[in-house]
Amino acid sequence: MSSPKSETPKLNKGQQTKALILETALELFRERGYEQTTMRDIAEKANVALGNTYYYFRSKEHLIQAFYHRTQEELLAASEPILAKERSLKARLLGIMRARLELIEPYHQFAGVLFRTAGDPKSPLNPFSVESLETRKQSTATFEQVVGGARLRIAIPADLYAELPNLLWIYQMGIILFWIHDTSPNRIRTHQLIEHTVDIVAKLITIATFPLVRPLIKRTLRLLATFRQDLDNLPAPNLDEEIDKDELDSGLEP
Amino acid sequence: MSSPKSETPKLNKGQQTKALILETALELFRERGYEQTTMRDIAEKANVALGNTYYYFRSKEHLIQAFYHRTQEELLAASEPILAKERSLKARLLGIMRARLELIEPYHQFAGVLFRTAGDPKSPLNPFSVESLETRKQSTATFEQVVGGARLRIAIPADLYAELPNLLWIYQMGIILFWIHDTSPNRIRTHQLIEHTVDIVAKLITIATFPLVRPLIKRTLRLLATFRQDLDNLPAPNLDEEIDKDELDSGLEP
DNA sequence: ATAAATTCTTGAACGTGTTCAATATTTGTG
DNA sequence: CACAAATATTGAACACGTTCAAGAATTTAT
Repeated sequence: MSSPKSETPKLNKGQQTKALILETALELFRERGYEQTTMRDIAEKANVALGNTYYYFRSKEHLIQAFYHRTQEELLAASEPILAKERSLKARLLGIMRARLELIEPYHQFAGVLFRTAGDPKSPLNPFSVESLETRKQSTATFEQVVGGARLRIAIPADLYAELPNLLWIYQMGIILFWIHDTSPNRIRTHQLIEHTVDIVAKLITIATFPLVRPLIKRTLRLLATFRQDLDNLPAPNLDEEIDKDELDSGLEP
Repeated sequence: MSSPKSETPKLNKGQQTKALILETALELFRERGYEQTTMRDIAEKANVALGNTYYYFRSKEHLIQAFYHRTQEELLAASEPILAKERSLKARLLGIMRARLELIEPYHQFAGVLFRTAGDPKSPLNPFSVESLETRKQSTATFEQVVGGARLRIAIPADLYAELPNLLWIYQMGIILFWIHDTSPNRIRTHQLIEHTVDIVAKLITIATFPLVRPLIKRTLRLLATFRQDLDNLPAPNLDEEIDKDELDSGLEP
């Protein structure tokens, strides 16, 4: 029985089996969908015992997590040339979003499973969970590079700069959620959406620096920073002491 | 065997059984949680056969859907006095959001299951699905009342007015997602978040009418309207003909 | 080279969501 | 009221995710 990962030496037997199970699973998920692929299918095709799959992967859903990790690493690699080449914030963000879509496209049939745990506070797979913090940080780090390495005509205030990676991460999650539902040829709708929203996001960043709206933005960013600390597993400060509601934005009552 | 819904006459046998199963399920979900409650538990406690539960509810998850429907109806009832009393947009929205939180509070332990299908385009339970359109419309109708019945100092442009109910619906979904993760006493964190974000939302509405940002807002709203038609199961217009990217917001490059 | 320790593999069994043919009960009609 | 049609109920069985004790294989230590 030849090893399917013969181009990657130094794997012991267990690591080889783990990779085989994962490759087999992803292949079957791609072909048939997540629900239609059973663990028995995977074990059979990989020529291992059913229980063996659970030695390496805690659950069927953990197999999906592995796919996400993989695309995360691939995005890191793919983002280097983009960020080296592009200068404007818009082009950088657009490049990254397009790369993201390309990398996840083969998994369209089952990528939605990623969202299954979003409503389960106890699941380690939950994108908002502490356990997912590492992965989330990798993602936001890329967005920090998008912004930090851009040649700008405006100065982004420090408080906005601090929150942008996370805001862009949420933006990305929204786009992925849309993409999951997108059945148009070549995901044309999602690409169109990105074209427009990247432009809008860039302009909103400019608007957020305007003096007229600055107090409200400051306040909003403070709020976001506070609640982000929940997400990043930091101690939560007392909200009411941190944010004063009746600041200089009181003339904006609708 | 006395009927548990004796105060609601005119139910035939089937309807009585359906109600009994649902009540039993929701009770057990509340006590033990969704995952820990099996369909066998429900059938046994309701004194019906296991297979009978499937005669009335297509799946375990459909039981959750019924809870959502119920809170939707309860919110309709609860929103009347609030909307009759409050005049300002802020107070109205705050009232509705608070009412929403109160109504769903008993179900905190299992409300997250609602989000499980958000990533499954094929699931009829998906909040974004065509099948959920009716429910969604009820929800957005409430938000339309929030805005439409408010006494305002500004004139909300028609395009913004048309999109606000859906935007507020998405806002609400975000708040509920946060609430699901909120373990603070009496959901104080979520209440604090609402206090602040309702105020911010109100002010953002004002800002959206400013001439300086108006072109960008118009464009964004057109984009939203286009993609909302996907959601509302309407024919999708050709995006590129509907929205001109290089309009009067071109001075906003960051 | 051999023994000990560790890791990997296995398949029977379990729990739980779901199905469905057979039967019982209810409803509607003359 | 009787009977036919429609609806409701049932429990055995199935499918599939998961578990785990026993045994095999691999790795490590001497």
